Amino acid sequence: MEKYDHKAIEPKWQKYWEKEGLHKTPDNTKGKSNFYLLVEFPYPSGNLHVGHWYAFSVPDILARFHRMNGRNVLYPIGFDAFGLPAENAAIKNKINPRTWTYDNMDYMRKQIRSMGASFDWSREVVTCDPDYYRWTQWQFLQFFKNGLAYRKDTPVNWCPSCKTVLANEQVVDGHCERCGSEVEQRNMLQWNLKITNYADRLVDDLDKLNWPEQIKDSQRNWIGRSIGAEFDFSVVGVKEKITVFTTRADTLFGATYLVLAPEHGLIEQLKGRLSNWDEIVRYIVLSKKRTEIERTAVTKDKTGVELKGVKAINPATKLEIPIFIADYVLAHYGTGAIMAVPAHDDRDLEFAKSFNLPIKPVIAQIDSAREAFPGLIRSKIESIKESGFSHAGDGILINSGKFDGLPNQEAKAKIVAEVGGREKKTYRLRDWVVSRQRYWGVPIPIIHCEKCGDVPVGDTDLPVLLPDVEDYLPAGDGRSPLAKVREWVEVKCPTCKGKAERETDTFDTFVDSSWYYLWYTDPRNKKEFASRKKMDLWMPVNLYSGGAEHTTMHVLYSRFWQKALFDLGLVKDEEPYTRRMNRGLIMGPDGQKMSKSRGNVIDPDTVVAELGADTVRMYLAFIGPYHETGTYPWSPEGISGVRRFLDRVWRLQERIGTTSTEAVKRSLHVAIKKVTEDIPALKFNTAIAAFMTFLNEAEKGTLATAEYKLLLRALAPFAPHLTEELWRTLEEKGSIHTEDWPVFDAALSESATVRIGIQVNGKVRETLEVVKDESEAEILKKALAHPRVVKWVEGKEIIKKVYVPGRLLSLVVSE
RNA sequence: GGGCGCGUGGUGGAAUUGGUAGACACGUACGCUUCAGGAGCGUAUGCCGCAAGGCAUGGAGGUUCAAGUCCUCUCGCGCCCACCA
Repeated sequence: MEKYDHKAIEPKWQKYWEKEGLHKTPDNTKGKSNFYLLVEFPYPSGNLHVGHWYAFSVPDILARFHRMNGRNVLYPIGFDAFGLPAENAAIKNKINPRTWTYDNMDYMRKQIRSMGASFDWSREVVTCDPDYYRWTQWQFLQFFKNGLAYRKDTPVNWCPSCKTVLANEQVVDGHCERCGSEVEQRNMLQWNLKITNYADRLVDDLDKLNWPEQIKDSQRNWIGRSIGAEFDFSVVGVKEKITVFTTRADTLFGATYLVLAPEHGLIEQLKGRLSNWDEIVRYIVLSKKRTEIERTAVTKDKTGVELKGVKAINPATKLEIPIFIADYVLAHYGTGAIMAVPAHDDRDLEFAKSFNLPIKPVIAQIDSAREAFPGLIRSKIESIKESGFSHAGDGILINSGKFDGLPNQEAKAKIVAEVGGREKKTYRLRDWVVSRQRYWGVPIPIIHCEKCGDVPVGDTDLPVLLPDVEDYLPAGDGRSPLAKVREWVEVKCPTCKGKAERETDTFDTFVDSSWYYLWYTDPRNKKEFASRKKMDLWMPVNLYSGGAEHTTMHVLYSRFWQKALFDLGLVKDEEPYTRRMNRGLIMGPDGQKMSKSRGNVIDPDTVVAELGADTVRMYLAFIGPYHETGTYPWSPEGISGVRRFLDRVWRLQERIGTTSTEAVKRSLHVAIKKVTEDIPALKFNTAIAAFMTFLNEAEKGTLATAEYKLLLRALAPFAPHLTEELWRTLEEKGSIHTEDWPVFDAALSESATVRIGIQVNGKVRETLEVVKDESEAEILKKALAHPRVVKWVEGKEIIKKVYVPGRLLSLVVSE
């Protein structure tokens, strides 16, 4: 017999499967149920890493399993092909971003094919292809026409020396990554999508999804819905009021000063009354220089300036309190102004300490409240305790006039009602800024006309093609390099035919990826982004596997996108993904994140050349539970163990006899049962362990061809090449991958006997092998006859016994 | 600071969801084999102990006949977010 030679086997069958079109997904699903398995498509970075293998080759097991179980499986792949790195490469290496991207994709396609994954390449999506982005533009225009897209002044990172907008990742410690200049904040008109309109539904609909709670919680926290209240603080001698937002209306009596964001509009209006105007202006200028990153970074020292000459009035206490500006208050959150309660807010406390402001506690913790209110409200305190402290600072109100003695959560609504506030919901979530001042992205299909305003490009003029340019340097006025292509920019207004200019911004790449899962259902449709019929056939996605880092970005954005399409009547489902899972992370052999600088990078191509794709696939499936977000170090010894397993499966051919021994048969059916249960539960690691257990047994006995074939079929999703080769060696005509999933024999998969643990006073003293449906009385009798049990029971009285059928018998005896 | 999660042998991980802790694999040791290889096969392998037995799931308590699993406190680690009021 020849040796297991993966180098000969793997390319051979990959070519064969391709030629036979084995992985083409038919839309005709007569009598079959559909299964849509989605994996996050890669960015064309240029080289496949182990993480890609983990992301694509392991779910392939599930795809193949469902196919063998008679389901019609959609398992597509493509490229998220627009983005900043291509543009950076263009500037750095004087290479066309398109060339860079398409070359990378060519190379990566070859690498992905080497996995032997059953992707249907005929449905490949490439987001920078005009056939795709035409519909990205079209969908955006539907949103625009329905009031979901708008332009707004938004701060961006600006490098004064490179004269360009910087992405957050290009800002290092507040300096430009490339030239080191200090980064400034600068406002630019940017396109936004109104994801905040959907905030409630994005939170509420999570309840309907069968996702891991962890992922749902992340999204809930990210959206950050909080029910708070607004209060108006009047300013002495002025008719304007300062409206603050708070989630802690219960602490209103403890508000000892107000803080406005430096950008707050009222400041300018108060100019005439302020005695320290110069100081204020200096502070405003200073804080504008600080980037959002700096302002939102951990800084112990709170800075700010008092608005001298004006005072506000706390509507609850009617006392005059000072007003400050400070950059720890953000203009775009809430109302851009806060009431500061130093006694019950850490940030306010810091600030109050540095400015020597009064700190007035208005909530007493439960225990001190007991002393403050002896007897009277004891029952109330108990009821709070029972209902549980939902928040760390919960307690009983003090120093709060007639609200004294109320539990703080209860006091919220009462104070809002009686002091004259307004209940208000707010969200941490902000609208989604979708424009980028970049070349390598989807052109935003809007034309700016002096007369008509922002005019959408007509449907028949889509796609707005991204023009080829030679000079990728930014325009210098903050606009993308597109602004320099005058013949492209200057157009006639579609409405009035007058002089107009194209929008030169391009879309954030998250826009491209917000609907790619729909394209897969009906790729290359020239008339619509996807036909309703085909979308309805496949959507919603049955399982979406991806990385945890996309939980609050891509996954949330695409949920929003789907809902927006739903509201426009364009799709049937309100949610795109029935089930979402986050996989873990493959680390270097040293347990650290793989990185070139650490020198712990595993190159999958090298390992595949050495051990084969089947080994790599199976090792990654074996390394740990796939649906949990742990970190798994790559172990060179560990993977050779998996290779050894496949070698043994190969050599098992030699042992094939005319009959299978009973024990071998049984252990095979036990294994198949286990694997059948584990694959849909994504527990590939224990499924593989079951195969190994079987193999250990099989090598002790003999195996007939029939059983060997059963093994190969069950193993086919894990090691598609090896099993195909062995299958054909057995003179089978068709591909093993068109075979049915093996059905285990229930009678064989279950043992006739069970081992029962005998516990005495909680400790296992003996185990008994008994027939499966042995009676409790018989087991007790046998147990009491065993010397090891007798030793612990002798001369004592059995006070209690608990029998768990098939598991154990627990005896409690007197001392 | 906030949120989420995780701590099980020398290592990666199992554990029917409250029921015999450590499956399977790696590593290690000893042995056997030999077209001497980065090969194959066998046996052993949680810790202490000659044994009987005892101790073990980060630590301390608790509930229970029974706890890795549930509760309380505590220590350590990881990830995400972060001046969000």
